[in-house]
Amino acid sequence: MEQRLADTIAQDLEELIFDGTYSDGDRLDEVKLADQFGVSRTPLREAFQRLALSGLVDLIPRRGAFVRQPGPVELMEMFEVMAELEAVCGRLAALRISDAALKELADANTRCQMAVDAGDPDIYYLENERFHRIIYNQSGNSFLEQEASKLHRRLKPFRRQQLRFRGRMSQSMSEHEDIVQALSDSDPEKTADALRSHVAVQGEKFHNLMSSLKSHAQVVSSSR
Amino acid sequence: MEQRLADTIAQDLEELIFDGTYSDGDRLDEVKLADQFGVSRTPLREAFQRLALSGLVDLIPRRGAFVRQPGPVELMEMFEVMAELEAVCGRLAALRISDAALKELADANTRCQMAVDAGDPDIYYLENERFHRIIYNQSGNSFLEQEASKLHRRLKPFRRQQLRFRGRMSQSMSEHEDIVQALSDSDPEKTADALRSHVAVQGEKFHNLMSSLKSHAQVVSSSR
DNA sequence: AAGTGCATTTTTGTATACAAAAAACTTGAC
DNA sequence: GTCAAGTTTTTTGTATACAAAAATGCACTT
Repeated sequence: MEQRLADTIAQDLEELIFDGTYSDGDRLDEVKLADQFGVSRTPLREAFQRLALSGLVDLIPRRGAFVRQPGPVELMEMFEVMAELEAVCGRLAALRISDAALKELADANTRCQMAVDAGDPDIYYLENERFHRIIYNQSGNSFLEQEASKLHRRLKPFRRQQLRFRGRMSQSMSEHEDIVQALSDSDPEKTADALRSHVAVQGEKFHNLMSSLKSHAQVVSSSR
Repeated sequence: MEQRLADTIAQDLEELIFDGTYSDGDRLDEVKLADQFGVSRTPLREAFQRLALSGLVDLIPRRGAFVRQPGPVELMEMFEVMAELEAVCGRLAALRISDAALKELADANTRCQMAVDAGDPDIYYLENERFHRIIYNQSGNSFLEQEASKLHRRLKPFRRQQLRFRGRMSQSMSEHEDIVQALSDSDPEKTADALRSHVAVQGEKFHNLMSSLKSHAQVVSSSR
């Protein structure tokens, strides 16, 4: 029973922030949360440190912990970086990818296609994630893989939104095909460009969605 | 008087790890360090959380905190990512940079030149850092700026090593000139390429240094 | 002598206690 | 009624206390 509470609490808090239970600017009350989780303040404060460094929380000395959801501008910036990181992964992977991994990509894609046919965004999302992770991995640079995964995870709730656009799933599919083609051609620049625009489009779609809504908290909360 | 000890401790510990007081695999003894810093274990443990997330420390449940210096392979990976991040900064900055910033770059460069003439690596290092930070900033993407700065900071102790190579300072200088030229030409790709190779060279130099110190460790493309 | 099982010691993780700072509230002057 | 100074209440930051897990040591068996 006795295992790291601080760890699980950090994850739980992350969830609570992602799913919109806490929105931008909210203060995280130590005693209230400690009560809620049934623990003392100590593990909570350790969890806060983690959240602070991953950017989900602002830790203001002698003030407390405040959740910090990225605004529209920062989100666009993050998508831009994600696009570039994926492009780099692709450029490196084009020269380093194994035949086995290429086959895995193709498999993930056929499962994506099945999800498109079935009109199931959840399965599509799952397979899409696998697709991208394979490319991160095949960059042959595990530090890059980690960084890309980290940002990918952070953008997860927002990335997901754009699948709601009519036709986006099938468009995304054909982009995937292009990427696989470029990879099997071992063409670094073509792969990089394909991935960059594939991700950049997601950012743009999201931006469209944002500007059509008032509060992005709604967007986040509906992604659960 | 009473201000965040956890913060200062995290920084101090970082220093201690960077300057080699603690090396790879060493366990950080909570009570010993608490004694040493004259504080209790609580702020120390909070500091550990931070170090863990920035990758300097492995936090193994029920075991303790172990310092984790990147090995040669991981260092090369980090330099590769740094090179790509700087390239992205440059590509964006080429289109977005202000005249004022261009002038600042030129100024930093002349101060670099003065440092080269004086044979002062410390001043060179300082101005070089300023030079790069300006480019991060002029990418116009503050998230990217942050990420680049973070990695730059983490590579600091290793980056510095390569200035020891004979002639590296002046070579670095002329690369800086090329970068400024590409930026003032507003040429994204040329800027990106110039920055990428500028940083990649640092990684290679460092690699040379490593393999001349230790028994030649071959860097393989696919790890694990 | 090596290995195993148990008791002891260390060390980690969490709870609680306490001190200092910030926020909230009260009271009084204008 | 508003503002300000002082007082109370909350809340953060740190220290200490305690419980559980891991590490260590030691006797005992083979």
